[in-house]
Amino acid sequence: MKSWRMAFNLSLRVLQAFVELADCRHFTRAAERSHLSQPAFSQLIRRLEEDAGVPLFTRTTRNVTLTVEGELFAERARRLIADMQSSIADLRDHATYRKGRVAMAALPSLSADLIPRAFAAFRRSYPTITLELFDRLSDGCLELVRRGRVDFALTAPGPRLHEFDSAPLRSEPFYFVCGARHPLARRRRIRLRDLWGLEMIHMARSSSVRQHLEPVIAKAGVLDSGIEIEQLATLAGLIASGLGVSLVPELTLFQFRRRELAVIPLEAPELTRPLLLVRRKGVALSRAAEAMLEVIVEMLPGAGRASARRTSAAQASG
Amino acid sequence: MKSWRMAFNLSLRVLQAFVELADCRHFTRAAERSHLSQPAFSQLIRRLEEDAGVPLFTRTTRNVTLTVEGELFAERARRLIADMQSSIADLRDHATYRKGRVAMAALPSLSADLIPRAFAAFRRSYPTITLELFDRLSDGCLELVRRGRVDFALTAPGPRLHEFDSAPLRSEPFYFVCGARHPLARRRRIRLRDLWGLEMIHMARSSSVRQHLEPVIAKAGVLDSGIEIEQLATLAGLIASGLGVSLVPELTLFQFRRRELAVIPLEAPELTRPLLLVRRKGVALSRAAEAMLEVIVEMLPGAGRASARRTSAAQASG
DNA sequence: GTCAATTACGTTCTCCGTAAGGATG
DNA sequence: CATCCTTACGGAGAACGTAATTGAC
Repeated sequence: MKSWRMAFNLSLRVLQAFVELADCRHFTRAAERSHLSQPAFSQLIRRLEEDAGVPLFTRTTRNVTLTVEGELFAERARRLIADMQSSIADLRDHATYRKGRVAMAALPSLSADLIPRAFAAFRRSYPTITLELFDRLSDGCLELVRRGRVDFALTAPGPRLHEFDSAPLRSEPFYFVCGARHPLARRRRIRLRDLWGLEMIHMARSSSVRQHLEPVIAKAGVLDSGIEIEQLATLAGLIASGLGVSLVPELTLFQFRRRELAVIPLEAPELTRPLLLVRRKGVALSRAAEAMLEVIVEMLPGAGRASARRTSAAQASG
Repeated sequence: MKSWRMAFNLSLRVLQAFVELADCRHFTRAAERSHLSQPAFSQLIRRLEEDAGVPLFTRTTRNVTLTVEGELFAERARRLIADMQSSIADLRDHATYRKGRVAMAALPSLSADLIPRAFAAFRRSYPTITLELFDRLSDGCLELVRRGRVDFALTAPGPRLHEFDSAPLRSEPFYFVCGARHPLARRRRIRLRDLWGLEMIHMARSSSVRQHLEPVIAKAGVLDSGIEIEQLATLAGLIASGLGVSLVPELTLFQFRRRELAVIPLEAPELTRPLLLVRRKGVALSRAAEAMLEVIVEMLPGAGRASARRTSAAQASG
């Protein structure tokens, strides 16, 4: 079905060969530099000239020079070669993690410790990739994903999650935190019913932890201290001062590892915070973002499962 | 002997296919638009991705989208395609005389009549080619050629002619010009000996005609009027007024075709002015310049000989 | 006579099309 | 089950290398 005249298929190789000959004006040498036999090289130039419709060189067996048209084309050919090579280099740089950008959003609890450590590890492996981080509450994370401002978000379930591709990364267990002198401070494990009647300090209602905790603790019969704070550090300080106790997810524990505090695993399988990887629907991650995700997953407590790392295209939408 | 890793040979066809798919995100349609079978198209994209080292599309059987790397490459690919096509178009335009430039130098005698007519004819055939003309005396013509300012010159032999490629275009016969009432005005032919004792008006000594004439007329025993003029029109006026007679080469006759003047062929085979085509040594003419030369040769009196039109590379240097 | 480009020719390999296979909605 | 991408395979043509030829100095 190639009924019509086949179009001129200019290629990088041909351009390079042409410029090589334009430079050294010697078929045999130019052929060597192009890693071709001299006749093959000769044929290549001939075909180029046929396609062009005009001789590009004048040759006697002793002398090879560019024609006027050849000179003009040589200028453009050099530009084209440079542009093509730069495009290829750019593509390869992205393929080999020498170029790229990862933008992500994450809950403040993750952004304070896990993500910084992940960034540090990532940068060691891929020092030239640009990194961006937005620490936002759940809604903010989702909004950034929706707008395409970030490649992905690490966040808790939120409203309108069905608009995204989301996959559970991990289910995070909760820990009970109290002052070191608290009656429960020496316990090895805590159950929900142990909390009955305790005065509890909560995170602000806007936080995903609080939203997740709310229905459960309502049934557990804990007393609400009335204090609502936004920063984990504040929470730690309040507990250290004996003003109450709290439940916090595992990834925030770095804030509570202080002598004045006791941190005890909560045995409540039904009370875990799902940590989601959220992305735009149907949009693949960049290579750099994939690599970042890999680093993060490796760094999560209880790593080793490969399931969350299969990020190709198949997801359970939330 | 292709021992090493074959380099990435990006070609226009591949880029076009890639952009086609990036645009319509549908293998079957993109394949059709690229005039390829769908599997062949698929393979082409796969090879491109292999060379790139990174997937450019994410495909489910139902959905094809660009990856981040694909988006980046698509931008550059569009630019590359445009640049390549423009380069090809430019080359083809030169090949088909839609673009180009002819710069030439010629003696004033030729520049007044022959060249303007040649330019007019040339422009009818190739209206978009830029034309440049320098009307200079012999030395000026050669200097312009030497500096590469013009493609070629039409001039008389001059000093240091060996520096150039020169080829005789034509040997121009001389004509005797006198007033209509001059005793010789009715003659059909004039011989050199007929000029004995006549008062003659010459062109300035700097003119090639004068230089060529000088040794011959010295022997012919003519009287020098003492007038030296630079413009042919002045010469014509002086002769018309009966102040003398002159010998002029054929291509200047357009200035002397007036009722008050008689123009008579001079029978003196030894007295002809060679008209040379002079070019830089070893530099081929542009396609446009070749075409111009062809037009000029056709227009020369006594055209039809193809000898002077073979301008390839072989010349007798002067 | 030597060096250098072209032509001739046989081989290899790329690239394409047809046909079968597999996944998705 | 219909659509659409991929894999498999066989053939046509492009491109390459070796060898012979032509041409310039």
